[in-house]
Amino acid sequence: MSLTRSQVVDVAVDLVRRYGLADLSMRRLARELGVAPGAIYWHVDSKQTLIVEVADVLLGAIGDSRPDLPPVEAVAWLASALRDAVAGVPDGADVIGVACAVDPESIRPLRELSRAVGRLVTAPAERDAVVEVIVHHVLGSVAAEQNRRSARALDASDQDAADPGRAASASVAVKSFEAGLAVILAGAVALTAPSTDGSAGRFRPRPAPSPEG
Amino acid sequence: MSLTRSQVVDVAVDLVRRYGLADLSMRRLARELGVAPGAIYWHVDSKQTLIVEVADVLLGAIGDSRPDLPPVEAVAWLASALRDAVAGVPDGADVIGVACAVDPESIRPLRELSRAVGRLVTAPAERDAVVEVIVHHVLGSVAAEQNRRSARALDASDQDAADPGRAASASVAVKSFEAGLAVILAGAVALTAPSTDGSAGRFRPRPAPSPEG
DNA sequence: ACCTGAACACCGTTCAAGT
DNA sequence: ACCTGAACACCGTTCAAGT
Repeated sequence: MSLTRSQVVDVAVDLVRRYGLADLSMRRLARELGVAPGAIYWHVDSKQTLIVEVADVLLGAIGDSRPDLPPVEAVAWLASALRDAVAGVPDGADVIGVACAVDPESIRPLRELSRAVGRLVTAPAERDAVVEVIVHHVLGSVAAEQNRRSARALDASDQDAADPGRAASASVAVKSFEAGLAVILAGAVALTAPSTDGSAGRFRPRPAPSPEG
Repeated sequence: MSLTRSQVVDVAVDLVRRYGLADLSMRRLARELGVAPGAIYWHVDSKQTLIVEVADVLLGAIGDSRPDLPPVEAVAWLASALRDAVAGVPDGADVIGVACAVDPESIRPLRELSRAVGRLVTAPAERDAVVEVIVHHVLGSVAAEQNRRSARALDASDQDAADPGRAASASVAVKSFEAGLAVILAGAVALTAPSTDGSAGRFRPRPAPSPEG
């Protein structure tokens, strides 16, 4: 029987998981499937929509949100789950980045996150702001971590320092991710609770400087 | 006389400013310079290092930090200046993203930002966390904005709605950027001022859920 | 309906050979 | 020292023609 759309997506996911997004090309995908490059375009509109599908599969393992946890912990749980899922696949941040660019609504865990944050920050505009900052932090910090990894991989001339090096730098990345997340959550909490003292309250930025000094 | 490294960089910057990073190819750059593609490689190691140089020029217009302002405002000023500079050039977020990936130390305004944040958050680890969150927010929100723009540009079939549409969506983007920035700054302030009441204080995230439910 | 073959219009990078 | 010509090993996408 013939090639299937889900076969195409599955092999694409496999390719990304093993070699990263940089090594996912329509031609290589076709080679792996044993067909001509053009064949793929019968089942898929473009590489972009394929990547959206791939992103969906990669994030599919993330569980539902946790209404049993208190709001702040629920948000932290979701953000960490998202981070782990994205960090676990090479170029994962790029994959989600493309998917967000093509079709932001398609990312299910982001809708979950929005609902979880909604339990913490009720005003819609502020809720969306918090969600955006969290998502940018997740994708940004994973991208930075994965860039450092591949930079080190290219400097393979130095000692092949085995596993401990990787594990250590991964745990450093997790630590710094959590530190950033703590800042954001503190900000979200501060926004919800109007200051009783003067020191820690809201802040609205003013200036819009022109690039030309 | 012969081609110069700075000529190469200048024309590359021009190409990016006019058509975006997607349309900056070594071959097109060579065409624009009236030389063979190989000629560029005499003056520049690779496309990656060229992009780092381009990023440096694009961010060169950002002024020095503002020690005259109070710490929070100084940070907000720098963050907004960075955002404006990046948002002003097509694919600007991608350019800075690549530059960060290749050589994070090379981005001068980020060093300024680190110093400014240091006036607000003295503990080095927490300062770095705040800087990271701000940078991720700047790049993430500009990337999202620019993706929306180019998505709309491809849907040119609908009414060519002239300038007001663009201006409106740009100002929406600025508003949502500032809302996010406000969250981050509130978090930074909350971290520096240990809570006097119980409601708004530090928060350390706990969990590290496995992707497999 | 589903796929092949072949093309179109591109890439980044290298390198012998020329001046 | 600086550049050309030509190649190597690729891209995404389209589409007539085949089965």
